[in-house]
Amino acid sequence: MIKPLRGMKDLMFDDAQRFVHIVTTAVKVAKRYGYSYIETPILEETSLFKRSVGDSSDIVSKEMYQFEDKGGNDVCMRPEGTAGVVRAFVSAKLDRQPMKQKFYYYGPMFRYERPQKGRLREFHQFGCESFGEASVYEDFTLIVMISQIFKELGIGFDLLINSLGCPECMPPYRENLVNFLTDIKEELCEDCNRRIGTNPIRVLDCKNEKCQSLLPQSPKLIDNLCESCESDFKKLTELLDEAGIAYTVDTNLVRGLDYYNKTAFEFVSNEIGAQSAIAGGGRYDKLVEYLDGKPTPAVGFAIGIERIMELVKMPQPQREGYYMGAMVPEAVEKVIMLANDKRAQKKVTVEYSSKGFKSHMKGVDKSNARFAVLIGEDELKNGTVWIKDMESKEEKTISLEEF
RNA sequence: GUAGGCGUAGUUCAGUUGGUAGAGCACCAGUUUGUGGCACUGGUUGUCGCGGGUUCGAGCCCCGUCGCCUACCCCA
Repeated sequence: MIKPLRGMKDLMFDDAQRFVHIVTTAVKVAKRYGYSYIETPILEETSLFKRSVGDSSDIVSKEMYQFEDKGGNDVCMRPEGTAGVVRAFVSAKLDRQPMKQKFYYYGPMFRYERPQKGRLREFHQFGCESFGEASVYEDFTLIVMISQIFKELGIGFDLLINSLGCPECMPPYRENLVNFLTDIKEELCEDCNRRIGTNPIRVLDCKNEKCQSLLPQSPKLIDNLCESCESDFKKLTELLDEAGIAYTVDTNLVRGLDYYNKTAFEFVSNEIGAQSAIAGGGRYDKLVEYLDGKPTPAVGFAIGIERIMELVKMPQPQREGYYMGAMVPEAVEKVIMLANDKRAQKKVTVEYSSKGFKSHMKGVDKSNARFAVLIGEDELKNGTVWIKDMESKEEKTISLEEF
């Protein structure tokens, strides 16, 4: 028996319904905010992710499904969604239009990691990317939008926010931090020592207890922001306060991808295991440039669909459509033909074998049909059908034409 | 890559100090000839993950292997 690959899952029945409900809800909300659908390839040139997500990131350095295709191209399965959307934005030369652009997408992402609760090798994200809007109002609006999606899905969450600074205030801070970390590097873990060279900001997010115990005295970017970043971040907190959205400023919040600047945020849940991030995002004003576009401010986010699957409160399933069956073999084909016509309008479940009344009624329940429609000996003879409304329990025998 | 836990019926699991397997759920059929969800009765289902070893005998003990889960790392 061939089973799906490690970290990959089939989706069916209840889970499939949840999945569709999540996506349709998110799409519905995104459209209200003016987002339109974009679909980009799952396979992209490897350099796209090296240049956007960042060479030093774990995603690029060890988690990509990367290979050479038959034409000798270095390609990989997308590990996240933003890079592809930005590439598409630049490919279509939208960076040369003064118009603001907003896109939503959803689909599979691939990362070659060790699977655990809430972490798969193939997983799905719903995401939005807003181009051309530098205002912090947009950062705020995105956060409101995610809150609204979660609210409609019945999901509780905590919101963490931070500012990652910009090209003006980040470099001096970074130098400052590297100095601090270098002084205590003897006591930091192996990973952190590596991070000092590659991406010192990530040290702040280290889960190692020893490291964390040394970090409270570390310089915080939030205390060293430039005027513009400082005022934007302050504005964001004010807007969130006014909107009544609770948040925690987490100065150790570092997004895993290199392209973020200024606003970074993460929605987390404490009900789903160690992998608690259910949505994450932020601003990435330099990414369009990195990918050969004209400077274009941008901000976006992604929701991890599998991460919120078990959190979603599903609406009550409603009885729908018809169940049709025959109680004498001669009536089977009559039932099938009748069902064909009915299906032009309604959902119909047909039982092909002639069965007893009781057996059919069980089938009606199983199919969750609103109406039971049966043809027995009498109905066949008289050219009628017996129909019962399973909710009102009202039943009657009517002519074929009437049905 | 590292650590721990687990692989027995479709599913969730039980299986005593080693004596060639069981329950609930699900499924199917009935419960006086055409009224469902409930209840009752009956029935079907397993190369006990795979390969070796110990033993008269292994689901149980030993070794290996594969797979799954959880956690670290990292992140949605």
